[in-house]
Amino acid sequence: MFVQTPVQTVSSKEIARRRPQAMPSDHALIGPIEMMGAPMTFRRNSEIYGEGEQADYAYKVVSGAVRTYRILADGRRQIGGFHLAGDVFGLEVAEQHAFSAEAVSESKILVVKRSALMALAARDSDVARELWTLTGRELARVQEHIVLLVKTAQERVAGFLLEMADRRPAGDAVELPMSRQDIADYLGLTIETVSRTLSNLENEAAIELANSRRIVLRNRPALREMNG
Amino acid sequence: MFVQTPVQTVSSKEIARRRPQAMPSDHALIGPIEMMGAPMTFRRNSEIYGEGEQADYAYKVVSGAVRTYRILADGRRQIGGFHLAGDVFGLEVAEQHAFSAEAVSESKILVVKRSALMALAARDSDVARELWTLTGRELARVQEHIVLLVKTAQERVAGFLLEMADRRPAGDAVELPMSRQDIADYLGLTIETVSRTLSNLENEAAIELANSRRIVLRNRPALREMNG
DNA sequence: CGGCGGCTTGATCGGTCTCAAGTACGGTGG
DNA sequence: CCACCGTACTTGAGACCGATCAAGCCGCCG
Repeated sequence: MFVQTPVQTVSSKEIARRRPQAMPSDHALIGPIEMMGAPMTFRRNSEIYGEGEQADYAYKVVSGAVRTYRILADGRRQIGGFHLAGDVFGLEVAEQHAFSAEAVSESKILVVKRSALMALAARDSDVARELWTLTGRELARVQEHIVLLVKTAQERVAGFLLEMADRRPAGDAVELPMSRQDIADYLGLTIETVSRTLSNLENEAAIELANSRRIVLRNRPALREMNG
Repeated sequence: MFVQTPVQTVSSKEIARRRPQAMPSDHALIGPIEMMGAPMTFRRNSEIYGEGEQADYAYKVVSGAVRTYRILADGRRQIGGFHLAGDVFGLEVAEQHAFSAEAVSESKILVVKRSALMALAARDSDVARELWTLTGRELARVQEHIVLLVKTAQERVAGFLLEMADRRPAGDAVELPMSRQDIADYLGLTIETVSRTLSNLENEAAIELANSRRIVLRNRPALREMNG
């Protein structure tokens, strides 16, 4: 259950220093984060921000994947969510970040000053509504996560696979950017239970483990059935 | 684990019919919900809205307590949250309610049309920001709930007591409006485990069960320690 | 006083964790 | 190209925590 904190290569305190040049855009219809966001790259397992730090920036994933997590007193790690391309994270109502954030894989992230977003929202009701929508969608996602966490191991894993398949549509296969340990810490299980459950699902012909990070969904109705 | 759905006395479909007269206000500084909200009373265990119904209204608890919940495929009930006096609930970004809502005890609730709130928010950036803040606070609450759900039974119960004590400050005692079954379904435990854990906490002198709904916190540091 | 719902307590069962090997894979250097 | 290594993953055996099944208790209301 104990997980080592990965080596950190980019602290959020450095973001201000690195604030970059404006970013060219090729879209007519783009949100305020794309307009004002500064692209940054985070290496695998590097910290984007830490729990309790000032939430002066919001983030949008361009490519890669991010996990937000909290370390409990006994060293256990709970992952609050995975953020994939297109997702916004770190946008807080409170002054401090409630969770830490790390890149799951090498990730390109747009970084935008919260104060700039807030100022824009105060003048433009469309932006304000967009901020509210983003937070509301995140709320809905976290609520689904709660429902996942009270189920059996098989239900959790099945639900996780369906969620990932839903979020990055790629036919019947899911390419998982995260490790078994990440999945376990997201689902509130151990790495062994996740691994065993995946093996069971393969034996039941619900999935096929092409390789450890690539999973083919062979029988979605069965998975949905398990999902409860 | 199976829980009977309580008798429903007020369906959300009836709210439109019952839309009431304007509500007099005695405050100078009050939010849009207080301004426009229509007071309604819900009997214990009566439904306020159902999962999947159109989310045309938002709600604010004046007195009493509300639970939002979802029934899983096998009949298990997961409570997403308890909403106490002053809390807003049912304010959705999506078109439909993601959870159902019921009164835990007889409750006075302000009901306000979502479209009215949205229209006001579009014109008044303070209102827009208030909506965003409400949703963001709820997000933070749900995230804490996730962290609770991956802990041991004792940690969950201790965390729950501290949360309730925090939300309705009443010295060292907590007056619980909800049943053991509600607590169990909130914490992802069974009623027996909740009851046993409370008894254990009492034996360890961390709490005192004045009666089944009233719990005195005798040793908060110990509870915090357990909370992880 | 009787009955019923909500709560507590006890005994046993089972799913997940823990501890412990063993295996596959990607990268590096020869 | 292969040998080696480290990391990630899988698999197995046994322990343990919370669920389940089953009584019993308490308080409230008729």
